[in-house]
Amino acid sequence: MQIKALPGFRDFYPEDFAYRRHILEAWRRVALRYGFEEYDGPPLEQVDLYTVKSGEEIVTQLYAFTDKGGREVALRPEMTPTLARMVSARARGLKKPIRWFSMPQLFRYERQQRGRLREHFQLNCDLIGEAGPAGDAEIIALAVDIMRELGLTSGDVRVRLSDRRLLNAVLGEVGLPEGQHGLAYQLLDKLGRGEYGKVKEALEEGGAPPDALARLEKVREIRDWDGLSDAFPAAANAADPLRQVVGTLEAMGLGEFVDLDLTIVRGLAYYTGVVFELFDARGELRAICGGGRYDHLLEALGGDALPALGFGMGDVVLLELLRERGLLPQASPQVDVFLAAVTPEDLPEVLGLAHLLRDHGFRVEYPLTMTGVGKQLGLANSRGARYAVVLGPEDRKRGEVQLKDLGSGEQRSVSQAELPKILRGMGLEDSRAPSPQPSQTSHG
RNA sequence: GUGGUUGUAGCUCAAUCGGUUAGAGCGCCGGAUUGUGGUUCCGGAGGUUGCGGGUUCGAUUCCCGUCAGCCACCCCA
Repeated sequence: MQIKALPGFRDFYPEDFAYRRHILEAWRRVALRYGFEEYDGPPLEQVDLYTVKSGEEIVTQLYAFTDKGGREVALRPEMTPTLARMVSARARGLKKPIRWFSMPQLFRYERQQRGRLREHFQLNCDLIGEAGPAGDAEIIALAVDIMRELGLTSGDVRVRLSDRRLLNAVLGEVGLPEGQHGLAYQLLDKLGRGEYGKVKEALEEGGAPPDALARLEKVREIRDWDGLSDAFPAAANAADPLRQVVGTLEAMGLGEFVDLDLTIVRGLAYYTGVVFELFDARGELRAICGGGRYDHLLEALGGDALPALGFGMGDVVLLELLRERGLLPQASPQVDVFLAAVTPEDLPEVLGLAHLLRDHGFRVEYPLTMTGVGKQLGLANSRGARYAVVLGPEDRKRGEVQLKDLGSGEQRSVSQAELPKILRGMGLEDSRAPSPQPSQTSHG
């Protein structure tokens, strides 16, 4: 019986890893572009970190166990508690607003489905210490720009935007007491779905006015500010922050991505303001990204009271969407130059030349076992090499090599000494790390 | 955790009503080709039909269990 990867866990074969890297590098590029700094924490934490505030539900889906020291521990299911702890520990000393991002691998023990595994990579971007709507717009713009970075347009991806403050005003306007807001959120989330009836019954049994629920259903049809004012004239006043967020996004030129959608609830209980999700425009896949404002969470976790907001974006659904839209990168050549030896006597020189080229930062391969030149060129071809260098007795006599462009088939004889310079001139990149720069101390 | 559905080669699929040695394409390996790759041609390897049990003279096919994938719940990183 062959042992396979655990259910919900992925093997990343080279082609899969290339896709993963494509996504994670796009995440990092855009986050850095927004001035965010990267951080990380431990993948294993005390269970208490998650049981205190993250809601009871998450605890039932933890990868948790007792370690050899008798500690109750869990693989991290989300990053926010770790972030809150790290920020709290240094909150007084950090310049606000704090812009931090992380790309942790997260774990949840639940039955897997398409787009939902037991492990995934998730970009977390958080903006801490900024209470105004400009911060909300900044964080949403970051999420949208990642979509654009990956080649997705407003025809592929939509932002659905809502605001807890506005929703609370709506619930108040229709006459639902605060004690029933939790169920009402569930109702909104289920609008138009099969389980709607169950939640509705629960609300009615709790004494919710039937006409209030009927009125609440209109939330589903609201798509713009006029629609909001018509349906809920009193609550519309609470829409100011959200209007400012949308206005800011429009000023950035990202307005075409954004839809007002008050049925966006988000499961996490700690959201206090703007909440949003990113979906594929056809609505076939699960949410790509979800986030919002959580102004009281840091204080609730025992830290300073700091306004905060952020989002999480997983790699799994994003990968599916990119695959469907044909936006995944073609496998790029893995080597620049493949060296071929004509006879075994040429091998020492091939090895020396290979090493020289590698020292220059070229990606170089040569055959590990001696075969015919045809076979070696076949290998060069299958390795995606751009150039082949053929070295035989005749070439050695003249101190030259045959340089062959494997794309065009053109071949010429060039001197060994000038090979690095010639290759550089043909546009091959230097894979070496840039030479060290004096460290910048601009923060001081 | 609950319910439904599907499992045949690395991948995509075929195999008549339950009937001989489970096939094809792609991919992989070798050869045609001992100083020149891709294309082409020839050949080869690769299967306990997910696994276990049952019915039957005989099971890829029918039944049960189990594991895994998918879908819907639950819930939503």
